[in-house]
Order: sequence, then C-alpha cells, then structure tokens
Amino acid sequence: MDINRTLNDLLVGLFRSITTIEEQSICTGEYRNMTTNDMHVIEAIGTGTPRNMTAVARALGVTTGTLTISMNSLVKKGYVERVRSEEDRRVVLVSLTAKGKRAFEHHEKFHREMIRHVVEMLNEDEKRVLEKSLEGLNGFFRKMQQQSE
Amino acid sequence: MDINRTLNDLLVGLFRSITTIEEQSICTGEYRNMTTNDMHVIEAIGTGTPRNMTAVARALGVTTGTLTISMNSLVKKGYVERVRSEEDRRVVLVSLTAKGKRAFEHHEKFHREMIRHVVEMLNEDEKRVLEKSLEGLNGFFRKMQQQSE
DNA sequence: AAAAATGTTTTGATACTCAAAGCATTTTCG
DNA sequence: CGAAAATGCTTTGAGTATCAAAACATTTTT
Repeated sequence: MDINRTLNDLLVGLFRSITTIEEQSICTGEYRNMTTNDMHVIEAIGTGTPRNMTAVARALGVTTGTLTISMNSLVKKGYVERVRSEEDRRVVLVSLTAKGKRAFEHHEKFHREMIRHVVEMLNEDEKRVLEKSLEGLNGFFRKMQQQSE
Repeated sequence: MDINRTLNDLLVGLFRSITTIEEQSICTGEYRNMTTNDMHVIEAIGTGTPRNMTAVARALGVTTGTLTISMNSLVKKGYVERVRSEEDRRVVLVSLTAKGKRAFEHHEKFHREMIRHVVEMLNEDEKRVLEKSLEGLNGFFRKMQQQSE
C-alpha cells in the first residue's frame, strides 16, 4: 500500500504549503497590513448584503467575542463597515468597504488560480473523479465532526 | 466552468474540516492539555536522534525565539527533553520523552486512519487521479513559493 | 411590567508570533 | 595568540488570536 504513504505525504505537504503560501501571496502589496485571519473574516462577510456578527462568527467557527476583536482591527484598517440595524437595535451589521471588496476579489483570484492550475492538468473524466473524491472526503469529515458533538 | 466553483468550495471546506477535526481528535484524553501547535512541534522533533533548535524551527517555519517559547511549555508538560550539547555548548538538543513519543504515535495514527478512510472509498483509478491532483497542487505551491523568494 | 431571551461588547487569561537585543560559545583571521 | 565576527539560543517588548464568562442594551415572552 505505497499509495497510502504517498497520499499522506502529499496531504501533509499540502497543508503546510497552503497556510504559508496563502499568507505570502495574499498579504502583500496593497494588502500588506492584512493578516490571514483578516482575510478569512473578509471572506466570511462576503460581498452580498450586510451580515450580523453571530452569523459571521458561526461561519468562521469562532465566538462572537473573538469576532468583535477581529472586527475592531478590520474597521480600523478600513476593510469593514459596522452599522447598527434599525429594525433590531441589538444587531450589528457588517459589510465590506470598497477596499474590503478589492481584498476579497484579490483572495478569490488566488483561489481561482490555484484551482485552474490543478484542473488544467486533468481531463473531464478525471475532473469528475476528483470532485467525487473530494465530496467523499468532505462527507467523511462531516460525519466525524457530528460524531464528536 | 461550474466544476471549478465546486472544486474550490470542496477544497476550502476540506481544509477547514481537516484543521478542526485534527485538533478535536488529537488533543483529547491523555493529551488533553496539548495544543495543535504542541502537536506540530512534537511532529517536527520526531522520534529519531535529538535535533537542535534551529533545525526544528526551520522545519516548522518559525523563528527560534518562537520555538523557545513553545519548548518551554512542552518541557513543562513533560513531552520534550532539553539537553545542552557537549560538543558545541551553544547548541541545545531537543528530543521526545516517552510521553512525547506516545503523543507522536497518537498523531501518526490519526493520519493513518484518515488516509485509510479516504483510500477505502476510492478505487484504483480514483486514487491515481487524487494523487495526480494533489501533486498538481503541490507543484502550484512550490512554484508560488519560488516566485516569492 | 417584570422576567427571559437575544445580540454584542468587554474583561481577564492564555497562547503564538515576530523582530530586535542580549548572552554564551565557537570560529576566523590579523 | 587574541580580538573580532559568527553562530545558537533565550529574553524582551509588542501585537494578534483565542475563549469563557460577565456586562450591557434591546427585544420578546409571560
């Protein structure tokens, strides 16, 4: 079962790479003062209609307390806008500023390039196989996660 | 090109799952007081002959200052042993204690299980496609890394 | 109207990170 | 040889990230 060894090494290597490279290639230039965490928060807020803190926190898997801290920094850096909801004044709605949207787009582009690079070397059948494998993996992990809850 | 979108979502989801599940399933039981970071340091030290701080720090991609802090905690928790080298008294050699080796083994087992589960649900062709895709990703990251150096 | 629930922020504590300064030891070279 | 440079590690100072629990404001329930 040598393929197991290979897959393991690949996955481990990939993990190390993704964290470091994503950081290196995203938090640069105009976005130099942005951390990886900032980027993930921006990604979770998205470019649609404003979202409240609880929803974003849940999407990120952190507490709202933690998210408040992140937002403080993002607002100060000019990526995010905070508005109290008029309908329910307990709620805080967050959304991306123009600068925040540019950063979002920058991140998306990184992802698209990454995918393009992988997909480029696969034919249609292989793409479908990859999709199926990844879905299987996702299912497995979802199951594990539910088990431990 | 809707498959690109799907693949991207799958990869992003997968990445999120793996980090949380790894944490949940490793830092438990006997290893409750261990952080993910602790685990990665233990992994980098390995079960072979003692290694010096600089080598371990480089393997982890952190500064030696950061590693010193991690080591303080790991030594206090009883996972790691620190010894000044006799040949070159500037050098500090770190190695896993018996408890540290058990933790290492526990982590390895998690990886093996994960891979086993993944591989189990793929046939030979699918395995090869997955391998090829992961290699593609690795290639992409290597290229990016070289660019930014 | 009082009590409970909800949404967010604040607080207090711990972990992780880096750059730069400091310390001890070894190597280099005049 | 002996001073200067280099090496290996730790400490320091500062910033970010994290959580649980307490505090606060507002809305909903009773």
